[in-house]
Amino acid sequence: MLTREFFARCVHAVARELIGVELLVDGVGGRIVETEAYDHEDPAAHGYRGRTERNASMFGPPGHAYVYRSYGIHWCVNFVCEGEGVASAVLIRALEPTSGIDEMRRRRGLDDERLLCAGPGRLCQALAITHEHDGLPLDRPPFALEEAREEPALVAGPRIGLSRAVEQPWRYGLAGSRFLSRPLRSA
DNA sequence: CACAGGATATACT
DNA sequence: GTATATCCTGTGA
Repeated sequence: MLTREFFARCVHAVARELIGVELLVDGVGGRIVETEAYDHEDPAAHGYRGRTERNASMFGPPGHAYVYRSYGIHWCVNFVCEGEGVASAVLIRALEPTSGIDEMRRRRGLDDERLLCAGPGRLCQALAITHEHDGLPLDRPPFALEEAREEPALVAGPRIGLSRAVEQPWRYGLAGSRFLSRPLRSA
């Protein structure tokens, strides 16, 4: 189980080390294969311009969830890092399904295992993550995080869907995974 | 490939 | 107040 201390560090280190970690919500989930880092000095980060009602939990203690609504439709989940009052977080972008796959299929209304969690909005739907999970601690139910058994092979690349700070290679993925939201080439 | 869908935030008038 | 952009996905050309 990952502790609060794991998250109370540089957001880029946490984003890399989360690859291969198993994330379960009420027993449903899989291995994290894709993340993106957003530090407090990043103009693309929600917390960059200060605290608002929506991003309040990004300013809370590390080791907690920050869930926000994206494009008015989808939910996206982040893990808060570094320290309280420092708005940095890791966006969880894709999972390789391992547990509760039939439950995820039912929630997503879709059979294709590759598409169950391949994207931040998709994985929230598959794990039933909503605003009710915003601000919850990650070290107790319904969340469960188990460290990777082996050192995963990492690749890095530019982040997705941004217009600011596009060039920073702060998207991390598991090399060769077919469950990535989009292919990740080079390092 | 294009584009609708529609909450939240910011940048204007 | 209105306009525009956004950490995206499903659908239909």
